[in-house]
Amino acid sequence: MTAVLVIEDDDRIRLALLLALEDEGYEARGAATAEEGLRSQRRDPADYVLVDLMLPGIDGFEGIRQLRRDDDVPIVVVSARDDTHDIVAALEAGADDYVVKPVAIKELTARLRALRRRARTVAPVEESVPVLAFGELEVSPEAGEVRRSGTPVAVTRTEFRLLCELAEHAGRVLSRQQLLSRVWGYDTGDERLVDVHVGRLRQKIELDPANPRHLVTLRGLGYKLQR
Amino acid sequence: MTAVLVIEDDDRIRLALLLALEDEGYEARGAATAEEGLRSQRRDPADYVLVDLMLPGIDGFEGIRQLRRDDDVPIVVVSARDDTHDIVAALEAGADDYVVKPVAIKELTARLRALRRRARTVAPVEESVPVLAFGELEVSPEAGEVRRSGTPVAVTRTEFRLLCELAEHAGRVLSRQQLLSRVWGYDTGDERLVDVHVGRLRQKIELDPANPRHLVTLRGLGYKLQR
DNA sequence: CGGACGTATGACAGTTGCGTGACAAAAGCC
DNA sequence: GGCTTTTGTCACGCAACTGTCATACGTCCG
Repeated sequence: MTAVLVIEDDDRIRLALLLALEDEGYEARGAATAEEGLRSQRRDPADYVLVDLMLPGIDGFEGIRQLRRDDDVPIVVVSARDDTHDIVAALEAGADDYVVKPVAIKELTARLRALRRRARTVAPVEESVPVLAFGELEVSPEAGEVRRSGTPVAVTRTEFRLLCELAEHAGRVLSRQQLLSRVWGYDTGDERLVDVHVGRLRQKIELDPANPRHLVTLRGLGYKLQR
Repeated sequence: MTAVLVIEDDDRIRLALLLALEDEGYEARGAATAEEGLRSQRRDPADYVLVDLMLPGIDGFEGIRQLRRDDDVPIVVVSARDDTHDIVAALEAGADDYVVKPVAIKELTARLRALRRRARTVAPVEESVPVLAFGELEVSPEAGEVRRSGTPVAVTRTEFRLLCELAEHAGRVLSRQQLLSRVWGYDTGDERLVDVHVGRLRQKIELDPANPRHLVTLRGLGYKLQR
């Protein structure tokens, strides 16, 4: 699960953020001071850090700087202050984004997902499994994993094979026949089988399955996976 | 120099942004519509794109989506609308950041710098799909795609086959008989059928279908596709 | 000038292609 | 063995496409 660390001294706000993040399917951790947050992050790194600016002891700016010294984690400032100076200073200190309180949880998570698209490639130490990326979609044939905006998506074996086949020919049309032959090994068979599985796959990997962005139909030609 | 493309239909705002960006040492370019912006970006890619949401023709959301299909450039939405829905939708569409007008130029540039730190150094695996070009017209048989000035054009299967056939014999005349045989597999049949489909194709791919520049008729001979 | 021929275009109805939900067989999994 | 999950089949319905026709347009040539 994706973990988020919230560094915020106001207990009420911190708690509210933690609960909201958990509702959204994140593993949320809290810290009341920059020191505590830094320690937590060193001990057990989260995937994102949300940080307030006005903190007792080490303030947010300094906290960001120290965090950045040895961590590439995406940092989002969540502050009540809506001042250009603060925004610029926080971003210069190494923050990736800055939102003003009160913030809608949906906006916050959307910003986290947007950051993840960018942060993906900066995973240096992690196991080097080839990953095919299509916008917010990631397919790792080797690892047998599919992710949308970083969160794993459960697909069945057939769906996975189908997806890999399409991913490995990214941007190219594959006819139902080709898919039937490559995924199922059928030289002959009902092409509607492909439709059904594509439909099911769409339900899982597309944000709006009715308007597919990545797994698109080319009427009369076949299917194709695109960015 | 770092180039920024500003897609914004309000002349005053666009100009103000362009001037402010130039003051900050960027090379700034403007576009009044999404179509124009997409074209500009294809022709001569900028390092960042700023885009408004409310645009005539293709709106900002769709513009972002189309841009993202084949470009990894950092995109920042600059909109007057401060609504969670819009923010989430824009980020999901592929934008990297969202700021609300009016925006301080210092904040904007700070956000651009923050984005640059994250901007992908290595593009994700992406084999290029072969494309046949005829001026502003592009045909990609493998991808099942047709574009005019970079924007995708929806054509039907028969139209697509017809176009591919003509594209693969670029510059040479193909008689109605030849087309009938190669596209439809008819040894015999009504040659008017070809006319109709050529006509429909023209409506879609020619800027001025009445005066075709690429898909031309050679009276008494047949049709030909030229650049 | 006018007729003949070749081409363009709009309308229309039959057909096709595709998405979807339902369902039963098959395969895993306790 | 009983349960859940996955898989393949089917049928329905909508939307899009196709081919045909009638008509309009334009061009060539007598």
